[in-house]
Amino acid sequence: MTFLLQPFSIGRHNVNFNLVAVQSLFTASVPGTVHSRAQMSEELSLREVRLQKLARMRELGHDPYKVERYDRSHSAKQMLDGFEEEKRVSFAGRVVSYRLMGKAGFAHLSDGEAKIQGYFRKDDLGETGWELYNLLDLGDHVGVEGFLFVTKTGEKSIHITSVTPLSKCLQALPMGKEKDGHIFSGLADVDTRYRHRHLDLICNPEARKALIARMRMTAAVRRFMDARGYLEVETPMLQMEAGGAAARPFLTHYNAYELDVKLRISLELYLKRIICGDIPKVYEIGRVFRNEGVSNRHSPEFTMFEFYEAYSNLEDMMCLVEEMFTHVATEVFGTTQVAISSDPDLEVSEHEASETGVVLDFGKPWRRLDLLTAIEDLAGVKREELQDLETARKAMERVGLPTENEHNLGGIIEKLLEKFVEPTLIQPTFVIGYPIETSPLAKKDPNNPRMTRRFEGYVRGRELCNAFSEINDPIDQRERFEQQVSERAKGDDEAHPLDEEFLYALEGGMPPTGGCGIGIDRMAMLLTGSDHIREVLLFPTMRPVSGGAPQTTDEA
RNA sequence: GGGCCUGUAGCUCAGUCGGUAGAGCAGCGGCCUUUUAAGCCGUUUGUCGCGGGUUCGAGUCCCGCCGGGCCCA
Repeated sequence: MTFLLQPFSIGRHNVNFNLVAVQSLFTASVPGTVHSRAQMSEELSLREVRLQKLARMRELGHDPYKVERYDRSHSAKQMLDGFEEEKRVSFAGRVVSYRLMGKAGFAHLSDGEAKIQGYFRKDDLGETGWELYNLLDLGDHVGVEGFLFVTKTGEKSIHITSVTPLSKCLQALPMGKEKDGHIFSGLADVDTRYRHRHLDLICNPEARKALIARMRMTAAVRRFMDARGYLEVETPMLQMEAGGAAARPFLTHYNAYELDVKLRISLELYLKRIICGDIPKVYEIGRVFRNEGVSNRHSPEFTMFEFYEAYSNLEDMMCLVEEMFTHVATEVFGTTQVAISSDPDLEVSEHEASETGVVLDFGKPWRRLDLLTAIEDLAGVKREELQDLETARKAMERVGLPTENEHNLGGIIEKLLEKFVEPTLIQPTFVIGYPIETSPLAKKDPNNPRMTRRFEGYVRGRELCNAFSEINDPIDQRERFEQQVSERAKGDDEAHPLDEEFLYALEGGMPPTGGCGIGIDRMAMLLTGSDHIREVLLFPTMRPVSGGAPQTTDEA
């Protein structure tokens, strides 16, 4: 058992010994400073004390690790909601509080969803049961039998008659104490919370709530799509050329074919090839990978949700998005109203603001806004000025934006959108009509060939979805790709590559199709009120702790 | 890449003008048969992120590095 020996001689001294022990299960060695002898003996003692308690449990014939199952008659929530005095119950949970008082004592047991108090009395447990209760520590799992009663302070509790240890906790979990909903101490360090998420799930109800809500949200999206006759599909993650979006891919190697491949950056092209195969409604929810920066709203691996429907256009996609948000918000949160905290970057109009912040309403149709009209209204730049590069650059200068990096009209239009329009888009809004240069997969607008039949959905000033009437003219699509290839030749490494397989499928004949992509993580952030994407990812990728060497970033 | 903040006990944090490190919780021992941040008595715990410098003396001041957070490009 090297596991027992390793942890004491390695690890960063400012990391909880127990956390180091967890890491050492997965890492052969963690470079770091050596613990002093005093530190080692101290750290050993807590673990040793608990190991001794474990040994004593075994002596009493109650080896917690030997137990394979435990029958429960109720969950904690069921007992509290349907409380019936004197009712006999069995229950299992983690010890989250412990108060021993002479020959009786209390402990709260949590099954994750809720916790209920147990009352342990020597007279009712017998010598062995009483000793087992005395051997419990915060963090242990225990099965109990007893009957429901109310203490004299009025708390619904279980009067315990039988104790069965189910697991021993060998670490000091950073469990907070709680009174009147206020938690004292606990686990606050965000780095530790993300690296050792199980501790966060145990200790922080709010974090737990947001993460569970996110998973339930994804399930609700699936049910919504399935109910509408969409087929969920799975498409390749490893691709020759990563297409469907403007982003830098991760690179990896396919040994069997001795092939350098890329991780997908979107789902789009494969899903449309399925539409070309006459499956008229498809969706995929899956991880995509963009080898770019990390920020509070960007994770290099994130979950994309895309759906495509034959014989439909972008208006149909808008209706579907509206219905979906109504459905998901209602199913997961029980309401279409989402309260968000105020954000100084947003231009919240007075009628939208309340004392508590802003309430977003997903029960109503989203606002529809023409992109060029919005820019005229909010940036004061006329659409005529945005018809050629020179006048557009002058207009951009006039409104105080730098122009040196702008080489096409599309980029300028999107900059104006970002700067003047986005911050005003608090309530759910569709911005419609995007420039052709930045929309290589969207149909041209028949009324304005420099613009496309594309919309983006915005909520709280942030882009949430992106949709268009898909190009099904293979000649047009080839020209758009060729335009992108020439952008790439000019140095834009995010320009879209030309995908012959995709064009071949289009030439086979794709029906008119509406398609839409939604960032599931951003949707989760929005609906759970999380300010950081890591709050809705169970295991966000973190820089390795042991890495002393400087990390290479994508900029370097 | 730039700016601001930050790293002290297992956890949450304090540490003044530079004088040899503290509280609460957790842990350990004792008392306590309806407590609930249980209480009371006793008690253990630290390379103050790492390295260098100034100083008689550095958790504190200076420089560099590492990690984290927020904002900006």
